Amino acid sequence: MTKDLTNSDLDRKNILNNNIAIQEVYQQIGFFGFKHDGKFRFTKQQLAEYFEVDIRTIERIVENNRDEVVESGYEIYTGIKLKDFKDKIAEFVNRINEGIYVPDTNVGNMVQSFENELDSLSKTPQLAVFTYKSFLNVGMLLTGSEKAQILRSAILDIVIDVLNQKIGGKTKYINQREEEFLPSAIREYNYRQEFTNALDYYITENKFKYAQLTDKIYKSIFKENAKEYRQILKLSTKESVRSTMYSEILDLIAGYENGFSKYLKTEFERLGRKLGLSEAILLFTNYEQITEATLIPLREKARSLMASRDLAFRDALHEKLKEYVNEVSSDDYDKFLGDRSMDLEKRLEENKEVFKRLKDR
DNA sequence: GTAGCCTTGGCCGTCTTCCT
DNA sequence: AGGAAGACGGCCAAGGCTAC
Repeated sequence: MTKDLTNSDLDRKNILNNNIAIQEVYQQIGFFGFKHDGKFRFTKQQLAEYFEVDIRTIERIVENNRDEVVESGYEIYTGIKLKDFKDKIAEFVNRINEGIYVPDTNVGNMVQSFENELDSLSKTPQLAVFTYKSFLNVGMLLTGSEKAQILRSAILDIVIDVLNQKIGGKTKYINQREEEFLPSAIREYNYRQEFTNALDYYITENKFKYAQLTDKIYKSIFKENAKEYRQILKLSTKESVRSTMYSEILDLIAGYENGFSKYLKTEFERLGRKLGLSEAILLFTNYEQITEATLIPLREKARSLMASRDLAFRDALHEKLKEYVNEVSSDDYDKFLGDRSMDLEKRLEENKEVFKRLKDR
């Protein structure tokens, strides 16, 4: 079976979590509902009409995907909440009928359908209410409806467009777009120096020692060595591996580099001589074991972030981290695509003064 | 071609909630 | 307490698609 929105909850969540793309979908798809409590709200009847399916079909989608639909905003209104909702609609419809407020056609149709329901609505003790997100969610799950298919393909187009617009189609350095990247990269750079210094001082001369121990760290954190990572992200030999890494990974690498440097130093002092490369590699395995308990949670998180983001943003699958692939959080979409995100170059420009100060220290 | 599967539509009974 | 209406889920038949 080919993977598409109707059968991949991961892809659905990745789209629904992408607030930047969803904003664009609002604009382009339309279908504005009645805004209540800060969100557009729709009834089951309205969804059925939009998708041109029976109410029972909408109900079945909800029935079979309850958790997901609830997460995207589906709700049952009862009691005071429902009363409030009904009052607001009645008021809204009245204002339009009195000509105080003139809606555009989109909203006009919506009002009409609310008005049609107003009679029965006034008596009902409970009402299923969808948000815009849960409306899209239902659209992603409806396999039969032609309208839903059109909606799905429109959503996908928009999601791709937004990604292209925001990062000009270049996802290679999307990791650099979040605020945390720069401080992490700087911190890591410093620890990297300590690390290479330590390898200089405490390990006998060997031109492979840097590469081998660096790969040890990479493998420990995300199971791939630099070469494998390079292949998966399609990096040329000139491009720096670290410049493509997310801040969380860089932080963790810095932790390893710092920790192992100290550990290596202690061993050097205990022995009173430099270590050979194979000794150092054994020592690293040892270091991995004694720090394992502390590092496992961080490592698990790093793997999950890296595997999930690379699949969603870079269309790159880390085969060895397959079981760590999860949805990308809406917070992540904001971080990498939203207002807080920025080209590294631009961020450097904005932080010029800060860097000047740092440099002068 | 057709058997089998999935989705949908339609019907129904039960549950929930609130109003009179 | 009784009634009214939507929510919910079971059931079955029709239609469409797929694999053999």
